[in-house]
Amino acid sequence: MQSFTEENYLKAIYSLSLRHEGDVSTNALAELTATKAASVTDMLRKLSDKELIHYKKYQGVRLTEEGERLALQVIRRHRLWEVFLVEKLGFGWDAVHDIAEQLEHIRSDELVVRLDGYLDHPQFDPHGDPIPTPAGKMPETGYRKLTEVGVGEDVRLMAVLEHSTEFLQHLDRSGLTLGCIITVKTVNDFDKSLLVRTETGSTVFASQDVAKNLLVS
Amino acid sequence: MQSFTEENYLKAIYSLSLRHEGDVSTNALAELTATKAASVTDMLRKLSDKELIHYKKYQGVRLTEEGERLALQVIRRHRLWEVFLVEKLGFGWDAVHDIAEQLEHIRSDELVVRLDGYLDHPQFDPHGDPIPTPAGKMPETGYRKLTEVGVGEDVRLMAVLEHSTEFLQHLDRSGLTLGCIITVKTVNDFDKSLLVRTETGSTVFASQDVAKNLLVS
DNA sequence: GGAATGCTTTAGACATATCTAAATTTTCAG
DNA sequence: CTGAAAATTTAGATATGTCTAAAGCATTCC
Repeated sequence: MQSFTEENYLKAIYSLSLRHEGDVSTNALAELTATKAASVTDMLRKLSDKELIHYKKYQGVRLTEEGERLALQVIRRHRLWEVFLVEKLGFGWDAVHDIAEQLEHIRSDELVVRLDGYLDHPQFDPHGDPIPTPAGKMPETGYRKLTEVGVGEDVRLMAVLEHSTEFLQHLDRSGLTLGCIITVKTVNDFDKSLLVRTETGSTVFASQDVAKNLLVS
Repeated sequence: MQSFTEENYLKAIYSLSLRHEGDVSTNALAELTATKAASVTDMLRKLSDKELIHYKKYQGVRLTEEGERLALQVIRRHRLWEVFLVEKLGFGWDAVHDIAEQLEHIRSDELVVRLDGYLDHPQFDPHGDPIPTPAGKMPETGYRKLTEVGVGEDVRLMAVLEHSTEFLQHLDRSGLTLGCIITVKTVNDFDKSLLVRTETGSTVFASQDVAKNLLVS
């Protein structure tokens, strides 16, 4: 049985190991968990003792099979609760992250099974992220970042990588909603910012910072 | 902002102060929270510093107005979640206590407001307990214990004081459901056990231990 | 290839919440 | 009204998770 804190570290390690190849560094974890490197080292020793991570001093860290299974369980709970908050309670997609961050730690297998059924076994959360299977596998999506799309291509906005209220409200204001079709009109060579045409015909400016957080297919 | 533990102590103090007149003792709290008296003393000092309780060494403890408001807020959350678990997720009333015990600590005012609306502003939880108002007042019910009912009286089962799985499953097996009408047929002078007739015509034995946990009107 | 730089770990503290054992206060019974 | 029993508090530890400061590796840049 893991503490809230241990679960959060497992999630953080999982999330960082997706972003870059190779093992996850102590400093990267410290930044993501908003703690200091020394605290991370303490926790890594502890998770290593429990065989949830592969860890060699100074060499970075990687989840074991069991560690990944647990991380995906937490992510599954998080995303199911986000669906509940949006679909059933009517929260905006920009307001659910922090609450789900708490709900994901509620301990009850039966609860997760029933919640999943109540929500009709959703495959994606309100941000378009796939919901890990009960067995602890992350579904593949094959989405690309909007930054990788060429001028003239028509694509569909499928998911967002950033879940902060500020970012999501910015998208709302721009008229960029999940599922909408967008066409890349121009790419600015200097700052890699984009102009895209939305379904409604309006033209929207997207800085590289915005575009790299938009996943399309 | 209170920790989970502080919230649990406030709830425990509230609950004990209902059971007996006068201030709550350190030992009673130690028993209810399944800790040792010494740990309770530490926490009482802390809650006293925050002015959530009136506390004088060796003299027992009582909630301040603010302390009671917070305790009722926690109880409100607990009972709303219990309604959710039974009404929406289909849990049995015998299986929701421990999960609600965790959910009650989720911090989000907006969440409680929306959950309350989603559940249609319920007045009672699945065990018949009244749900405190958003303002932090506990509704009066005027229920009596079944042990106080005289032979021959017809009463309606309104609530239970004990929420353990074992107790509630025992009631299920006896055919005693909330809302059912029961008639007290006999009271045993020696052990204060009862025989009651239910709506369905069957006769049910209830020990004093059971009867004192049944509230009727 | 060796020092400067930047990560990472160790060492030593602190806060929370718990415990046991000992000391203290209150209560109550004779 | 006093002494023993019961209740409570204090003292000193433990475990978790955090911090700062200092020391130990690793990389890389001449």
